[in-house]
Amino acid sequence: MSAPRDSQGTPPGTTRRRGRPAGRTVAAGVIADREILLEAAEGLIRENGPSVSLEAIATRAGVTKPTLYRELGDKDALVNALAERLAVRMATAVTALVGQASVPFEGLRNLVSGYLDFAARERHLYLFITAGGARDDRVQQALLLADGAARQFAEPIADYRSRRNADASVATVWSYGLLGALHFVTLWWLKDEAVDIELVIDQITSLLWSGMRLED
Amino acid sequence: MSAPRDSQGTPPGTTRRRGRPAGRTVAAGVIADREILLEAAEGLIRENGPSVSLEAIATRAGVTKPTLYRELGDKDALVNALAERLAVRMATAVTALVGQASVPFEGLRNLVSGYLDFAARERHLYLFITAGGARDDRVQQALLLADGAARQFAEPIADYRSRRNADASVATVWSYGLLGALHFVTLWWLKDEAVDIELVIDQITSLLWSGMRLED
DNA sequence: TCAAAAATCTACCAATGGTAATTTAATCTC
DNA sequence: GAGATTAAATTACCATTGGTAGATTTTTGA
Repeated sequence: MSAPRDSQGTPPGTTRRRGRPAGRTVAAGVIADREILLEAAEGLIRENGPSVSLEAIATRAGVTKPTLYRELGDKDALVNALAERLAVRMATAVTALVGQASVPFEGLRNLVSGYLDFAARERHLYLFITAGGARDDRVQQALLLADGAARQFAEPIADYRSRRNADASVATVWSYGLLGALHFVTLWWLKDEAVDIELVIDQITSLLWSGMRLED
Repeated sequence: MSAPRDSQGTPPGTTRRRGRPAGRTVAAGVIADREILLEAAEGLIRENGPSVSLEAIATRAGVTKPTLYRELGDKDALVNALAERLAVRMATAVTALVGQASVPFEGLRNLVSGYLDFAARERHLYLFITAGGARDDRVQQALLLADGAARQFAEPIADYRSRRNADASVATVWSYGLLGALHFVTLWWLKDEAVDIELVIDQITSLLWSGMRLED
């Protein structure tokens, strides 16, 4: 764990030399490093679970803590950055699925399915972001992923409703409700994955689409 | 912050004497102490917000950390104990409200309303339990309140449905979905309490009761 | 009276988030 | 090109906090 390296770039796993690194413009260098650090964080979380120290992340990126702080800010900022990345990837995956649907119900079902699948695939990362990282003010924490996603869901919901002359002001609250339901069911399901996922998807979709009401 | 006290009981705010305390049976004493510690924890959380150290709790109870550990176990155990207490109180309050309803819809609405009210009244404690305490394995954490509550909701839901010849196997998943929706909406609303609470209650109740579907 | 047991406290450890001071190397200026 | 300046990164540290080992005090029981 030593070996001085060439000045260009910073291959993860190696140690940096001490002084100012050679030839790189200010802006470009920062962006690259940021990416490397986030990648290191993701890797560690994937491998070792959602509890990870900043020291470990820095080491994996071939850097020390203060450097990490310069690039990313404090731990909250790191969690934020990771959440944003994951939200984008999640949104991309889920949106594609929703787009394939021909009727709204199918769209909702694909959304539910995509959410669960994604969370299962990125299990540790998902847990880190929704329940793992920062030390204080966990309110913000719990809603990190949700805030972004809720904004994204609110629009289609409002659309769907106003196109049918229904009250569209429910969109925000419904978005949070939708995400909360998905999140808790996801957590519960991830705990042991004992229940058939297709069944879970059907059941939660049914709740969200038709509600609990029974005609009688 | 000193003053030796009588050996019976342990009034919060005072310091304990050092040796084996006089005349109390093993079990009874432990239970009383446990109560005092939990009360101290609750008090601190109410006053100073959801981030609280074990040291502070012990001090407030007139005790030191090792004693706290002997009585309660580690921090996870403390959070668990607090969650259980809160869950009971919450369940009592909410159940009473639900019982007042004459039709299922009203029952659900009262449930939603009671949940939000309670969370608002016990704001810090609610946050501590759902998002605040332990340092690792936050999955368990996030579902702490939910696990208990979900079990409680699953039964009435299953009842309601089997009495009407509907599939009752959805009860578990629906319970978590219901709680997740409530939780996220609660967090979102607690953030600034900017929106009229009655409106929020109506909207989330509507989602859970009737779903997103629109007839057309 | 004295040994054993119970309960507590003091004093410590390890991990971790975060920062101040220092060192190294590149660049800028004359 | 030589010295001042500045960017970058490291080392070495601090404070908090969860958790524990061992000394200390008091009661109990023989």
